Amino acid sequence: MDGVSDTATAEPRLKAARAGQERGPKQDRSRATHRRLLEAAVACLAEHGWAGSTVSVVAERAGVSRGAAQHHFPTREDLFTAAVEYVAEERSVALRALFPEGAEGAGGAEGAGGAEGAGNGGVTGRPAVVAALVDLYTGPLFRAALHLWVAASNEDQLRPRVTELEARVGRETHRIAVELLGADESVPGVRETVQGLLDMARGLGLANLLTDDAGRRDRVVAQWAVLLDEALG
Amino acid sequence: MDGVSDTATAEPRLKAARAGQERGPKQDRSRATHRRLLEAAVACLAEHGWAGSTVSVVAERAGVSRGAAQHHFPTREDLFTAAVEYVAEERSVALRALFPEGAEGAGGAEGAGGAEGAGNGGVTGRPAVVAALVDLYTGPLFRAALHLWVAASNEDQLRPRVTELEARVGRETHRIAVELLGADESVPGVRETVQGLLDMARGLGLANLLTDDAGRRDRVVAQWAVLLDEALG
DNA sequence: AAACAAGCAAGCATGCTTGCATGTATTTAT
DNA sequence: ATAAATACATGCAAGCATGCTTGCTTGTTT
Repeated sequence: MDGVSDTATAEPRLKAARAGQERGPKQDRSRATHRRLLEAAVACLAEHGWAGSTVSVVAERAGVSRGAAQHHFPTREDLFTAAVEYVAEERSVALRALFPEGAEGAGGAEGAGGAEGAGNGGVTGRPAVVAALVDLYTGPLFRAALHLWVAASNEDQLRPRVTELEARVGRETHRIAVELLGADESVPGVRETVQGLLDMARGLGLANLLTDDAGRRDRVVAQWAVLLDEALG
Repeated sequence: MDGVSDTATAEPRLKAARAGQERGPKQDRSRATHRRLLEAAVACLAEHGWAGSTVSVVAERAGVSRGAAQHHFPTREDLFTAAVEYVAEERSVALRALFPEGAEGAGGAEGAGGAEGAGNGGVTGRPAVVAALVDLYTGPLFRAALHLWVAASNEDQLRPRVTELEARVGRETHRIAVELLGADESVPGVRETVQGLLDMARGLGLANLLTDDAGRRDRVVAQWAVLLDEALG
């Protein structure tokens, strides 16, 4: 199937054998199935919503049997809490993809400098940055996350995890947005301005859930890019 | 065991009395049950989400039996599509409650029982208007609407109705927002500015779903009220 | 006052989802 | 190569939600 793409530190619950077996599935097929189940879970979440994403549906989409899914994730909660982490990781990847170069590196990049590093290769100019940020909230990943949020708001098992996810990804998004926009957060109001922009992006993504009015979205984005330009100087 | 049920009159009588306390034992009882089911449906939607809002739960909350619910709404779809209309009506009422009763606009419609409005008869000043608009997206009504949207995005039966609802309420919200803000839509960009503001409000309401960070919300609202003031002149 | 219709409550049948148990195949270790 | 363990597939029972049918209470009509 796919190559060895060791991204997730798998935590399958298998007990160490007596003869010094290292933890983790040694078989590539297992990892592939694991990953495929996660991807299928996210895709189903975006397409069929929470209630419609039964383990049977997810397993079928993943191309495996329901028993296989159960083998990897004993309960439904386990499957989707794992999917939560997967979504967070994917969104972070998509986020960092906005960086053509510059400060990157997995996990690190805590540079809170602020007013430097605006002009980059891929995304240049405030309007383009705003458009790129909004685009983050129009794809299937945000769709899945949205379904996850709504479901988590009423599922006690999911809520803490999804809340933590949202906080983490939200912080990262804000940080990257500040950098890309070249905003100086030491100036009063700038932080709230960027936050409001991201909230608007969220709102646009929410509106996009039912009717994909790209025209309206583009106009709003263009106008707010102007307002942002004036606000940030 | 008990063969024929000859002494099963006490319990129904009690329930009937409770139902009768609403209004006079007339044909109005049917309407009362009808309305109570709708309110219960909306409340359950906000509290338990779509999947958690079974007809049993809704009926129990409404204080009627599941059979009664079925009598009024033969199918679950009927119940919640009716709830859709109810939500739209309630949101419109909450919207019109923002009018200080002096501005133009079609229809007076004084509040016949203010829902969860901000409780200010007259909203004066741009910051107050923005805050009032955002407050529209933090209450249980928006919560119910949000669950409805997400559910409708994957339910073929609901989607057209909820889409129509959103369009209608969205237009009304926009119109009222323009009036309250004293914005001149003939000026290019003003329309998109207001739309972006409402999208931001939606985004804030969405974020409010998981974590009710009123402080952050207030700060964002305050900042963007300033920006809006500058943009609208 | 009696008959009729409507609102309402309870029971039953069906379909679906979850979780567990059993069986089979592929892989790893001795 | 044999044996053990893991990965996977299939079958089964329990729980729940929906929809339908039946029976009882309440209100209207003649």
